[in-house]
Amino acid sequence: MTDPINQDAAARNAAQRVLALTAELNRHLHAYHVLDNPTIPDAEYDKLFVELQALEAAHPELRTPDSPTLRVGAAPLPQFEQVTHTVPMLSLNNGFSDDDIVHFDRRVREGLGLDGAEVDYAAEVKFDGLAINLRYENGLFIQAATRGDGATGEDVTANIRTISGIPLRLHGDKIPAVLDVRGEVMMFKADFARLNERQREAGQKEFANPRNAAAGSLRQLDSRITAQRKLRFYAYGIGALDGVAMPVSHSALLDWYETLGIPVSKERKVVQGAQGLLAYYADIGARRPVLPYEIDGVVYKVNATEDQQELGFVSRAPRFALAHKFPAEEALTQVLGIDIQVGRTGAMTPVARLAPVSVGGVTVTNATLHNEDEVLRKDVRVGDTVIVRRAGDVIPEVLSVVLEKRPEPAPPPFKMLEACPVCGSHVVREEGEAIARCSGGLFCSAQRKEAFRHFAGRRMMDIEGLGERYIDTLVELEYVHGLADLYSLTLDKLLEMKVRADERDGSTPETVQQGKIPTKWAENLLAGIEASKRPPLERFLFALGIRHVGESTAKTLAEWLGSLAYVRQAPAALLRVLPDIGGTVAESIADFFAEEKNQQALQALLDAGVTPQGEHAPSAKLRTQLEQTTLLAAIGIPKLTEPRSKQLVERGVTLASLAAQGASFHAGLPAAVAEALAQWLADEGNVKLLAQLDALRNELLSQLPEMPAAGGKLDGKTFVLTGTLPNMSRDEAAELIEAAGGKVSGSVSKKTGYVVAGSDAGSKLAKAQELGVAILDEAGLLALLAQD
DNA sequence: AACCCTCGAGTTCT
DNA sequence: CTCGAGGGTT
Repeated sequence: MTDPINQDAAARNAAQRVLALTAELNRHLHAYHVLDNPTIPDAEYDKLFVELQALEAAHPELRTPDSPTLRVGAAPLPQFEQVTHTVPMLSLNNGFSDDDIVHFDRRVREGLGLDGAEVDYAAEVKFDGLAINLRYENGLFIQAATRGDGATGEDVTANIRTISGIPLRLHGDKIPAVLDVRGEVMMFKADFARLNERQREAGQKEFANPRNAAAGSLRQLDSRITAQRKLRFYAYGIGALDGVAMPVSHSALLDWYETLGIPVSKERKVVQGAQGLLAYYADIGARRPVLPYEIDGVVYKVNATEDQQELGFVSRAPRFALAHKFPAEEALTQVLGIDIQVGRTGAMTPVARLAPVSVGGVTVTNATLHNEDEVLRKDVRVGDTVIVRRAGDVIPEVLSVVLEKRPEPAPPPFKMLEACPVCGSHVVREEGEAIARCSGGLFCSAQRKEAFRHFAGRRMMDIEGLGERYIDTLVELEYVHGLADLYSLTLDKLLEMKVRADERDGSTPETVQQGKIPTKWAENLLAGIEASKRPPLERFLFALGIRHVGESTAKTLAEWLGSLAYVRQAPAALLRVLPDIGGTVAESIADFFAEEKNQQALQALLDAGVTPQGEHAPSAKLRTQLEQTTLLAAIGIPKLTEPRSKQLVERGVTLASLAAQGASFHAGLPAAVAEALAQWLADEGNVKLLAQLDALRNELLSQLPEMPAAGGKLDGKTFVLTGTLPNMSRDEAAELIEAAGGKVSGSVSKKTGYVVAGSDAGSKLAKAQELGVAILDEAGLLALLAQD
């Protein structure tokens, strides 16, 4: 029996030793990786490390969350979890020329209302790596996430923990409750070369460039592999911050990071004005080859935090920052041919087939030529030598033809095909459009394939297991015709298809090869199809592949109309009153549903068990849009503009009365207008449309939830929005106002209660001042909304 | 009518 | 990422 008192003492000693070792090892790591100033020999470090590992193995409860032993990697994850960023990770606007920089500087000075004075900019290098968010809570590293689409990324905590330069516990005493550190993960050029050497020796695939190597390492589900790759991290920005005041400038932020032990690039500088920016660019450009990491440009940010806030954002990019990119690497190669690809909408896109050439570390063999006009403008011909680059360092692009190298005799100029290369249908190019299209519709197997691919896509029905190859086979061997056929596939049919596909391709059927039928993939696919039966309404609408209906328009339809039943029967005029839906888009949607075949295909999907989720009553916001005047004007009757439709309505004309009694109300309208109206009404179809619209309007109105009546602080007040607000879009501001019972209108009059003016406000602001209407800025509006 | 911005559609390679 | 087109503003 051991003595309990001695046992206690031993445990206390172990606890102290673990703490001491953790602190010391972390100090050495920081000195080595961040300060570039090693404090002990590697062998000594390893000895301490092994001692800590042993202690932790004996007393697992003593392991602290910042223990360096956590950095060796953990067992593989099944997958990466999604992480929603507290503050979105935005992108930057790009500049390429001196002019772009001067323009940027001017916009900044205008935005800040500075005339003569030079602006202070924080300038830094733009690493060619991957943007990452590190979350620290009370000083401890909690989570790391990739940028993803900016709103949500993937949880790569286990992988990031293996990067030795990243502190698992922040240093110093100014520790925030919450801190999101934004920065770049990358691989140094030398480490990349060593890694590729190892890969080569091991007979493994080499990486094309340091960026891909870093990305590949970060995407490892097994963080023990990541731990063997030498990744680096440098911070350059901030997301959420809680518990400590925001530093007053970007340079102060980075200084603070240094005191916290977070690695920050040494290549940073505060410069003045456009001249300062250009000088920094030239300096870094000259030293680019000797920097240990790859960069694709430099970044400028207005230094003062306060000024940054004043400048605000345009859509997804801040107005206070600019990425000044180096010119993309270019290469010469030959055009072997120009093929035509047929897209989902029938768009016929010429694609240049190129002799393989390495551009920026990636071998390029194809490059889009966009459309007929583009090919002719650049005059690209088969056999030509062309200059290729990767636009934004990603997508290959033919810059121009080297005419001197054109073969003799000159090849003929490019000519768009007159028949679809896939289905033989004739090709049409609409007046005023740049794109030629195959007229075959779903008869064309290329378009059918694309329709399935779109339908199954991640942002649509998200059918797992249904990739390009299976779609092609399903369509080619005619196992599916319409979208709904997916839902009647069975294991037997899929396996039969596989056998036939193998036979057709001349490969030995796996059935023969292995003596039994492998069914895993087919089971997975069927499970994926089954799992897709309950899509959110907006994704289902998007998946249908209606022209001009993308993610955002589908969302508008779902939000405003609430259910598929209304969307599928809405005439164009009704769709036209929804935000961001104009004539073209409204017609496109109405035409889609007017097509009997489409309605049947839709019904077949519903009958197959596809049930859109999240259907609800139409939005209360629809009420104002359903006013007689608005709807009447939206129909698009010739010459019947909004003010005239208003006149008519004031005289008691309604959709119903027009439909019932024809053109007997238009006394007092200008003759030409009355004439056009009478003519329009003479068409029986139009009268029917009116009646249908009226009926649908009444039904929608009866379904609308009551307007949030009580608590309407802004009841009866009319607002006009103008200019750009710093932190919200006009639409968002309008939503806030309407939610509080206020009304938003387009033009300033005596009846206007308030004008909310942002920057670059124009004539509306002037008119408000003239009429003595109260003027608010964004803060003023928020204050008004906040008071009781 | 001339703009600015956003959205949709097409595309490359790993 | 890029282009073109659509929608909205000035």
